[in-house]
Amino acid sequence: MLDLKFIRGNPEVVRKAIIDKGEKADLDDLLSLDEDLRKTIVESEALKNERNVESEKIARLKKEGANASAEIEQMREVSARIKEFDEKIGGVRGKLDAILLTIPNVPHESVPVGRDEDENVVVREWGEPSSLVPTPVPHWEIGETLGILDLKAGSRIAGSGFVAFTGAGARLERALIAFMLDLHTREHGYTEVSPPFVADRDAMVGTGQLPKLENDMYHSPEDDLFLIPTGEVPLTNLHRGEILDGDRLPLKYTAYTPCFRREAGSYGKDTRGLLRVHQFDKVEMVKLVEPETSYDELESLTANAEKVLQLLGLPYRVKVLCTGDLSFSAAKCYDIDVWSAGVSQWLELSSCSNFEDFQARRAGLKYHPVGGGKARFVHTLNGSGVAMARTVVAILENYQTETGTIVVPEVLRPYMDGLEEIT
RNA sequence: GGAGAGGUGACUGAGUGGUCGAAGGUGCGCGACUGGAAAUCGCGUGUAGGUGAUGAGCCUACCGAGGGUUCGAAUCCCUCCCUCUCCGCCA
Repeated sequence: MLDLKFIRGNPEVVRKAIIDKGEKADLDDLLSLDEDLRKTIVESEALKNERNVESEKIARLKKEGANASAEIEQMREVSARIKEFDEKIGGVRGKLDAILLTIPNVPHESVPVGRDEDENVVVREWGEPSSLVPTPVPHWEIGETLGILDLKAGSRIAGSGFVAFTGAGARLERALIAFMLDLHTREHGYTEVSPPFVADRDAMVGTGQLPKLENDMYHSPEDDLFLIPTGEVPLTNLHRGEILDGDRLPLKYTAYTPCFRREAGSYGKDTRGLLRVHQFDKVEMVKLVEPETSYDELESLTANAEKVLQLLGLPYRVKVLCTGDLSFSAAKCYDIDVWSAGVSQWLELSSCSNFEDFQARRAGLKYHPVGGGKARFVHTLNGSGVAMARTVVAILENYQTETGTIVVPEVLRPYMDGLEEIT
């Protein structure tokens, strides 16, 4: 959520952001509601002031044993009017807040303006798109052949879009999780967290999934809880509503979580095998930092995610997203695509974003600057470090051998009892 | 799930209808004292909104959240949430 004062002072900046991001938001309604609200507040507060002053007078009169019934009668009326004003204020504020939640974050000045994903800009590439064999088969074929991926069983249990890993496949999944967590905690200075995999409505609003993505999440109506679509939700909400001591910053958290996505409306696109599934594992990284450092922290966050792919020997490219492809809450975002030889595609498997104070304002994340001063909002960042399912795709497709086996990337072997090849 | 206790500012802890945004203490900041420090003393120290010049000042709101009663609520009533203790159930 943006600062209302900022919107009031910079309506054209916000209007441009809404257009550039391809969002819809009633900015003009918001501004007129804001004006209406402030006018009403002034009237209401004047009456409240009167009530407070008179109440003191009544208290004094009563203490002296005098009769105050005339004043009380008068205040009865004032209170009734205050109630009317407050009801109006509540109504206007409700509408205003609803619109405010639909106003997207303003893209950073370094973000290219563009309509959609075709206008994202590749900023660097690493490794050569390659494979051990000339024409590797897609992961769903070799996965089933080797008996490590059971798509049928997954859909038998929970419907299409759910998968089961078996044997060495499950072991590979677990190895990847452990490898990534170890890397981020040992080498990159993150604190490991094992959070809840469900979150409540406030948490979802805090990170910006709500109100926009309600239909994309699994929801338990009895408890009004959502299955998390990303580890970003619990990690960013760890300190919701707190004012942190400045000397604790930057806070860097990493967590393994499954991610649940209904993927409503995305039928038919990249749906085979593991490319788009309703549940996948991910290791997430989240940072809470001082505003001045957040763009440097974005670079190092992205580098932390890239390191995973470098160590796995998977070729990738890093794109800076254009305004039209940038998510609602983000000010700037790098996507990392891995090359997968079997499907001959770049697969998005990490997004590293700086939200500036957009999430922090929603979630009430502040800090006391070291050396005093007013509490300020932190900047929040998050990045996948990285998404498991598509990493598995890339490993199965890029590491195929002539004999139909899969070479296990060296860094994973210690996590798989030294296994060098999946046969 | 049942019974009970409780949720007050960075922390601790008073406060059961009126001058309480909230005593006292701790912590923190500034100053005095000191060669320096400790101790001591003095002053200050929440958040948000409105109004004003993004100043001073003034006003309003906030004592878990939301409603209600009342001229007036941290204080009374209702609903919900959370924490603790005991019982039950269960991985």
